[in-house]
Amino acid sequence: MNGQQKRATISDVAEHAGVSRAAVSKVLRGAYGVSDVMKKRVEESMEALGYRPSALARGMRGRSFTLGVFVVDLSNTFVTVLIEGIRAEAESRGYQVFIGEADMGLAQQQQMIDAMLDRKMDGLVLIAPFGPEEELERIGRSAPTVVLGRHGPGQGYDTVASDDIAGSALIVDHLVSLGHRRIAHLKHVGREKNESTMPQSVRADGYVQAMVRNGLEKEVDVIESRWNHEGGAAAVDFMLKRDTPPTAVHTGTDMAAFGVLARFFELGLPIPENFSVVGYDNARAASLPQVALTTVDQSGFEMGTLATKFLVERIEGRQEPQAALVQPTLMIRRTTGPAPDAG
Amino acid sequence: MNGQQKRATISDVAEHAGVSRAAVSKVLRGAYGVSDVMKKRVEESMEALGYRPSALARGMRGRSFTLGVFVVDLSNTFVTVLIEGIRAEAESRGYQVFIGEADMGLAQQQQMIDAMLDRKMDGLVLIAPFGPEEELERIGRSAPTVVLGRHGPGQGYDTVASDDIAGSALIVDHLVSLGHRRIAHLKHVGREKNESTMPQSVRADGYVQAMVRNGLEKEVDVIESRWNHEGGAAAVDFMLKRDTPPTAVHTGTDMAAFGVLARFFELGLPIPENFSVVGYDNARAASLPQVALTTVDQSGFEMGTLATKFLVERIEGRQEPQAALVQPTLMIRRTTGPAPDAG
DNA sequence: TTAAAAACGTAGACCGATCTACAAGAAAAC
DNA sequence: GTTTTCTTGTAGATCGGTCTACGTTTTTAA
Repeated sequence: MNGQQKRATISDVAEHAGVSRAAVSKVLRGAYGVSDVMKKRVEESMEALGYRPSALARGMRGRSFTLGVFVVDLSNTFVTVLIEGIRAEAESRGYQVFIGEADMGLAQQQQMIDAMLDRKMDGLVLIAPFGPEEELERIGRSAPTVVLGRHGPGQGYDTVASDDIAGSALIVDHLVSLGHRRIAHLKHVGREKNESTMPQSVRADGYVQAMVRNGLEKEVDVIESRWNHEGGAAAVDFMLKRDTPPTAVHTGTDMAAFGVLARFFELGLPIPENFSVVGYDNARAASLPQVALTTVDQSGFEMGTLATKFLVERIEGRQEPQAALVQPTLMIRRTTGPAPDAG
Repeated sequence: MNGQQKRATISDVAEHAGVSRAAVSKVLRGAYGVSDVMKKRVEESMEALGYRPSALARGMRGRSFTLGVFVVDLSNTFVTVLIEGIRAEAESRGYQVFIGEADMGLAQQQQMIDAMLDRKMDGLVLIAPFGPEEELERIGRSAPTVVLGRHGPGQGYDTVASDDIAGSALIVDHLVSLGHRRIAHLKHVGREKNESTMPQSVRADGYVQAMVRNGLEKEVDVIESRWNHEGGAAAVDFMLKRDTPPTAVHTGTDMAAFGVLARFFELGLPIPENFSVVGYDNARAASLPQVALTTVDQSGFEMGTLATKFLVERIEGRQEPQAALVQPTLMIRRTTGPAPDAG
């Protein structure tokens, strides 16, 4: 009725090869109890009919060999690097990866994850999901789950995160070594409550710790913002309105850093002569020479592969939660320089 | 065995409500033949058990209410705009969207699309797929299909594309109006054969047409390249090696334009004073003020919604192929300026 | 040579829904 | 008061696989 031709099924193959459906299934799964002769015959029939097993039907009893990747914002190029890593590892293990996006808060996230579970995906990778830990635990109870970008350990799910404490320390130490003292930090505040395991919380904590360690507890300056272009731009106006504005900012994410840089550009204030800016994520655009953003690289590819390894282990039965912390590195480019008021 | 709790099934609901499975199914589908009393009772049971129907099982007979979006490169921020549009339209019609990526050529694309068909997705959106038209026809025979970014019309599938002829004309006319005559064009050449319906072919054709229309047929200069950062950078070296290098380039895509800009930056040659650069796609980074790339906007969101409309029509039975052409607009920013050798 | 073990193949239940047929009771038409 | 038509609900086949149980045959061990 739809102009589409119907696919060959396992029964068609069985009939064509003159064997039982169970036999074909065995060949398909590489199960025990198949002679070479029969195997060959069945495979020839599958070839002849252009047979492909229905993942749907397989999933009804066994595994679906599908992993779901949940993402909040695909336009953040850092997540596409994570996905590269996830895909590389998953495909080498025979899993298909499907990506689902939901950017409108907890309810939509819930719906997307339900949709993945409804399709019996074998495991889930959640990239920087919303919600409290109880929510993640609940998801972990429904399917093997790995959370990327939130600090662990979690109950009933694994976590892979960048060591955000160390990342913030790298940033602050770098700025201090350039003579900066009034170093601000942009902390993301979204619609949902900030959990202590979320990167924005940990990066802010790491920032405070590093400031204190450098004897700058009086200069601690956490500005509530949003981690996107507009948030970064708005923060600039907010900071420059001050009597003694900061001389540098740890923006928490590249997206906000781009907004900061854009606003300074519009204002005609060259960077880093007037101000130093550090991002976080090492997104694609950060390495454009016109941008040359100093930022923290999280080795996203490795985080992706590691998360997938954990996930497959979990699918295969591991229960104890794993919590990996990947060490970040500082990419010093050209948005940081000596403090303008050094002295 | 896996620490996961099992979900309630339709049988559980039926038992809990004291009715037959068929009755629950009817309520689920809103089918005819259900009394208000029973409907209420069943819905209460579903609520009480936290029941969610298995999309897998539903898909075995009826629709799966899932659309598959095939993408070659997620890190291209233009495709994420397309996806926004697709999702918005799909979700308003009750379809779930899953994204599959495959970046290693036709074979991997084939595998990804098969994986989608194996999961009985109701329809497919292919964003700038590889392969000859026969390949797309084959896919269209397996499931309702809409191709985004390739020019139509196609046999057995719909197409939605930007009017690349018009886009190239906008670019060339703009450059000519600035006094440029030696305008080069980067044409993408990949591993696979370039089909005439692919954007790289149409943009190149449009470029040639526009050059001829402007009386510049002798200046036509198509440089074979790759539409990514490295390709753009390499093209700069290639062009500057010439005795009389071009004064402007229509790079065909923003990704390549970024590479061109980066290379000029490295060489210390300011743009647009020395050279004019035009991209295509209006990717995110193009609007960063430090970049300010003059480019062509394809209204990706609208293309996405339109593609989804077509797809749903097709799922619901339409046979005649549709081919939509969306009009692009030129975004003039600061990488284009008067020709340096004007006169 | 015979018993035990391994190899091979099949039948049929099962996964969780949809969908067609049909039965029983209620309402409407004659 | 009977026949016809709706309405409401159920039984059971079906989708395309997996998986357990079991019957044959062949191989190995005793």
